[in-house]
Amino acid sequence: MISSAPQALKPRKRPQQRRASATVDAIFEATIQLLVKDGLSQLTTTRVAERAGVSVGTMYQYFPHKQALIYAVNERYLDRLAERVEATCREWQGNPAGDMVEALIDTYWHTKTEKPDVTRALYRSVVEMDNEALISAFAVRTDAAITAMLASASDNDGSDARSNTRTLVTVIFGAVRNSFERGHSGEVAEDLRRQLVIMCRAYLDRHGR
Amino acid sequence: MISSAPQALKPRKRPQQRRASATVDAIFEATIQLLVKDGLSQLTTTRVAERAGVSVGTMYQYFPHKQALIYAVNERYLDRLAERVEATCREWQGNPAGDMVEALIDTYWHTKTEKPDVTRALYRSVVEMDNEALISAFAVRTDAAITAMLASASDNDGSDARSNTRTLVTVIFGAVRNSFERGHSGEVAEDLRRQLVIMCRAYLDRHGR
DNA sequence: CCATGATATGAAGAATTATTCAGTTTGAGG
DNA sequence: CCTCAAACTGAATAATTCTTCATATCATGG
Repeated sequence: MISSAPQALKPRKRPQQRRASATVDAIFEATIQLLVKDGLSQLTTTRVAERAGVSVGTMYQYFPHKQALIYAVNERYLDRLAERVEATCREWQGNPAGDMVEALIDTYWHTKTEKPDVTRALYRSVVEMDNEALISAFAVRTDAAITAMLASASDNDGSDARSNTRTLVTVIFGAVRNSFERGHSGEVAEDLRRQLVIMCRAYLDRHGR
Repeated sequence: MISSAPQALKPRKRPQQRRASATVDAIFEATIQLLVKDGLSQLTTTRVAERAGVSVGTMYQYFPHKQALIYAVNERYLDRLAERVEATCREWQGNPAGDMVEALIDTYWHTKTEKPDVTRALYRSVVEMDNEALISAFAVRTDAAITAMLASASDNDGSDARSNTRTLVTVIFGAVRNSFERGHSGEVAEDLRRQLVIMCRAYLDRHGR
């Protein structure tokens, strides 16, 4: 997935030599660390450069401004998330819908809770930077993957596919995120995950469709 | 519900005379308008004062800093939301759980979509200001109200009340918010609302509990 | 109608921070 | 080893914005 950021947010140039690649990586890493530690409002270009071990000028060679830097960091992050969801969807093609849903919940749950502070910090920065377009792009990709997966379900009866898929997607992504933001963990989180699976299965198995 | 903000975010003083009340109201209103129009990053104390028709100094008589102002605006807003959820919960005491859930979904859906831009703008400002404690407080209040309501359900079989309630709350609030953020509206939103009700009812009616 | 505390004013001060650019260093290919 | 473009440097600039405070006006109860 190639960066197709809006003109104003595009990187200035891509690194060509090896040391330049290392520089850009260091800048990304420093940015994430600072977002986690102090949040966007405390993140200054000088501090990013400092922590990355380069000078401000260097940062400005690759990113025309702070906004573009944050955008790039989040684009890379969400890209990787989307890839994982797509992989799960490919993997479960042709299985019963209930199992698909369970796998999807597990995958998404994992991506959120693996590095909770990074998840939180980056999400927050997206909101602050008004970059929700990145989240939409993520949703478009995952929606497509999930729709394709569910269409291939061995027990697919073909009725109301659009509505059912939309409902499942909205509920699963919404509930997992909400659970995450409520700080559920351990026993509680595990129970909720199970209950969510039960609920989705009950929805799929309902009679009065 | 009296303001019990952390020391650092408390208003400097409450208005005593009538004209002071009007001033504070104007400041609140101006703040919300600016948040909706330009977002927090463009909101300066000068602009708030300007739009409220007072001078900066006046604003600083009531709020020690910008942070406290935003905090107060959101506190007032979430307070009102919580009251509406609590009202619904009181109203449906003793009914069947399925109907309660439906009523809850309707109420929450309404509060979100009534003034979508205000909802979005204020939520965003909470995130940017790192005031998630306000959202927790909101959750604590609504959780308590919903727990009490469900405990009174005419068809309550008493099993796993804690887990069931937590699941329903997390799913409903999460899904409604996610639907809202995805920009669902019209037909699509209405269908999703119905499906969400169906899903929750299916969960409540499931056999293998 | 007067005294006093409440309320309002807004120019000035202090601090922070994004961004540039003229100049230096590095590395890869010939 | 030489050349040239790529990469890097960081002090200086320019702009923005929060917050204060000395001063002025208002409203209310005695």
